[in-house]
Amino acid sequence: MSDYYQIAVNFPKKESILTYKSDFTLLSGDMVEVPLGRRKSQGIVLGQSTGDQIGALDKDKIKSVDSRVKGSLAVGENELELYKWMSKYYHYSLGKLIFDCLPKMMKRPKKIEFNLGKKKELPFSLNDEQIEVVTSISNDLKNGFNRHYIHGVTGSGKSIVFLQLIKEVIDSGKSAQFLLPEINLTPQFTNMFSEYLGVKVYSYHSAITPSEKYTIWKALKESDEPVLVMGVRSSIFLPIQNLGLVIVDEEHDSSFKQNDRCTYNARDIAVKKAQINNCTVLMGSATPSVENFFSFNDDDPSKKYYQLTKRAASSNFAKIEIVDTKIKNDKELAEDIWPLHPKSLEQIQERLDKGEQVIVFINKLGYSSYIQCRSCGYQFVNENCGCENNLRFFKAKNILSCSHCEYKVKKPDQCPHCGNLTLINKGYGTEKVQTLLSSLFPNNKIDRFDRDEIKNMKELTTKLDDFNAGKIDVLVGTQMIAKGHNFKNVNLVVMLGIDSMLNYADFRASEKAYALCEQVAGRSGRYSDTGKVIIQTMNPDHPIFEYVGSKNIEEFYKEEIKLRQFCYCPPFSKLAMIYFSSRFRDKLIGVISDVSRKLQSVSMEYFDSVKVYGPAPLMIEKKANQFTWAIMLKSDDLNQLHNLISSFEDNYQVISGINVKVDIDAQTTL
DNA sequence: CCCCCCGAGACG
DNA sequence: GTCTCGGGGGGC
Repeated sequence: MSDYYQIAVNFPKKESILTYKSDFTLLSGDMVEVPLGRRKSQGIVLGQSTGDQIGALDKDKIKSVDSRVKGSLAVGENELELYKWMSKYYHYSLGKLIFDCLPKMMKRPKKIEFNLGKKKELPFSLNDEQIEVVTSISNDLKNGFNRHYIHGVTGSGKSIVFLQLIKEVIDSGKSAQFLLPEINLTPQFTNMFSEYLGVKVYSYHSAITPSEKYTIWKALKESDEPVLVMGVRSSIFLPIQNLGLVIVDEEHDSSFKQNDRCTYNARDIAVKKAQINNCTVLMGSATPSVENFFSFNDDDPSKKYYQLTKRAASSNFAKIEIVDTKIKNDKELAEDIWPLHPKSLEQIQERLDKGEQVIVFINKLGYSSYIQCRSCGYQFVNENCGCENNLRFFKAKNILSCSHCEYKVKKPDQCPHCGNLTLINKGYGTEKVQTLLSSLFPNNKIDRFDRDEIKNMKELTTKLDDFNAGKIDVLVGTQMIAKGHNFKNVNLVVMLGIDSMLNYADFRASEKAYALCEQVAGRSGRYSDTGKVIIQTMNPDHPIFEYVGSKNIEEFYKEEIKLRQFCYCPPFSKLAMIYFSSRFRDKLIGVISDVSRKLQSVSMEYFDSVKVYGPAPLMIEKKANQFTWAIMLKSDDLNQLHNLISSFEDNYQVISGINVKVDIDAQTTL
């Protein structure tokens, strides 16, 4: 007598749940090998089939499960519930989702070194603000699912609050999960946390091998001793037993969002995971996302919002100076120090004279944004993938490379169009500013901190150690330098290039620019009262500059929320995108226009809260020789939004050569 | 007349 | 995703 089972099979179609029979008993969560067409595939057992599910099928067609996968990790009940919720919410195949998230099975997995904590006593005491927050959250740790948010200015000691709470959770015999946006934050946190916790601290990020991932997965699965798991977005799927607390640090950061495959946001999954595991979730940021600021400042008593307004190690915040870089007369023209403004240069000099260190922030890599022939005006663009973007110039490597894809070429000595030898640099990046500063301050060590210069964890720690040890005087860097780091001797930060973010046509542009300014500013004057931040801009009157620098924090959010309400943007609506990609532009436009019209009429008739926008091409319409257009959907009724998308998926006839992708809570919009 | 390539559709 | 089937077009 064989039983029938519902199995989520690893294939991409949305309906990936198929019925199989089995002569041996299976439990939900088991990983099995099953026949699929004429080949084999793997699946996860969801449970026994109901009579209806079997009845709907021709019994002779139901195939038998081959075997249980040897050495496989069964998927636990809580994990399965999370995957099922994600599959529905993100409109993504359950089978493929699970196999995307699970580590690859290893026959002979490599052993890893566990970072066993030292359990030292905390050497610091908390201030009144911190104590209040810790007390309030710790009172809630035994109350099942609840949500907390710490909005703490940079340097206010959020990490110490996190550490204190993790310690309490671990002392109570449960485990904690700590999510953070990027790999470059991991070493300082792992070091700090493992000093003071007497348990295993696991670190899970993109630099660890599949074998190590498998080992961590297995270790967590097989043990219920308390641990701390720190990691990037994908670590949210680790099967932590006895979960007592989930922390999301830098909650606003967009790298929690996955943009390929299932478009989940680990920050939101963290909340769902805490709910399923009936535990506390704590989010923190110096610059909350507008969505969460809004969500946590309502009257729901199961959500609590705290502010940390005092800096732990200094009494003042860095002063912000907005430097207007528009040139009003020839006297102000200072081409030889471009893109630095004389005011910035003067203050860099002053700080270096005092023996202090300086950070210069620029959100662009390389030596110039593009190069152009002085004679015929020829510009080097990426013709390879068709995106037609200007190629950035990297002087030391003498290459031109595309910032949207892998494409790069050697820089020719003459214009390929007219043969002229004079190619001029336009725009700037970190390499240019480093070169400039090196020539202006020949007696100081000027170094660079960006993706171009730092390719692995070792280079990262070496450079940070060198900077902290005073071997570097000025560090020129990108976003990489703006997050989390705690520099003792930096009291001046100069910020260039914010203008390109302010002019960006996206409803989140202000929020992003504001957050970046705050993060960058937070590197200055952490241990001093003379901290200063210079922001060079051509738009000194832009409203965000009224709020940067820790005054009027709430005012920024209140203003921004008004605008969001006015334009029917999140948090006042839920937003989804449907992308269509193809090599054939005309065919693509035809298809997406039809779909858009249909969605328009279906929403009018059945889901009238959903607004349909587009179709329109993406900002970069062509990439890797594929054109992409999109339809945007907005609604204040989540169910209607989901139902409209489902009705589209049910009725859309697959057209070959056209790729369709749904993105719920998309970061980029039309 | 045959073969190859591409698009469509199934997969329990 | 992967595999198969079948129709249309091109080559012999």
